[in-house]
Amino acid sequence: MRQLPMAFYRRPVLQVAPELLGCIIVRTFRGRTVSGRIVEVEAYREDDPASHSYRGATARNEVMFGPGGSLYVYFTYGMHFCANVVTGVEGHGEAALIRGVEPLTGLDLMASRRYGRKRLRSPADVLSLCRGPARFCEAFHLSRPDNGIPLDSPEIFIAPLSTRPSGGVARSGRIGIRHATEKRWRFFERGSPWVSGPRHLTHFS
DNA sequence: CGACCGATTGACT
DNA sequence: GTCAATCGGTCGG
Repeated sequence: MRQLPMAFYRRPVLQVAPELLGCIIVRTFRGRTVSGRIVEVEAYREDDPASHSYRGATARNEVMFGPGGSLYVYFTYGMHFCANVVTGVEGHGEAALIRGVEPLTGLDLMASRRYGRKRLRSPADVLSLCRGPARFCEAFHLSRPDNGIPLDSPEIFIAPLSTRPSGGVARSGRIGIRHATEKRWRFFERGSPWVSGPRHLTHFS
């Protein structure tokens, strides 16, 4: 499967983030593969009070300051992981948070990671497999060891968009932040059931 | 050090 | 709608 070239990521995050919509993210762990279509992302930038990179590089966020094309995975709320596509050139602390993915292959494996032995019980369970940044990480088995992994590795890569977002690309304010709430840096496929957040923000823009 | 709190989720009124 | 869970990053003293 064709992969996005590293040059794709090494551009400004506000350019890269919307272009990630419709792309396929493929994850292989211990020989088992899951994949899905990216439908929702948020941009974070160094001059942005809501961004982890706002106060400069630290041990935690240093991956954000590296060259675009790797994964920034962080631990939050004492129990969840979130994954970002690092963008821009070396020295710019920016990344796109993956917030929503439409599952394509490996749904059984995703379900066992998300729900354990219970697996899939209802249509609502399928909808929640990787809707939301922490749910996506759980379904794709992304956590601490995956911080900094290059996005052209066999373990994880992103392929160019399969189908263009059918409802078009919409944008809104970002979810769950306290600062810079006026910035409309959340990009999503309008109308997609795999997009997270309150419903009035899934058709907005 | 100690205190605060988060780019979230799931359970529950 | 409300709220607790749970812990490491960050900052002030």
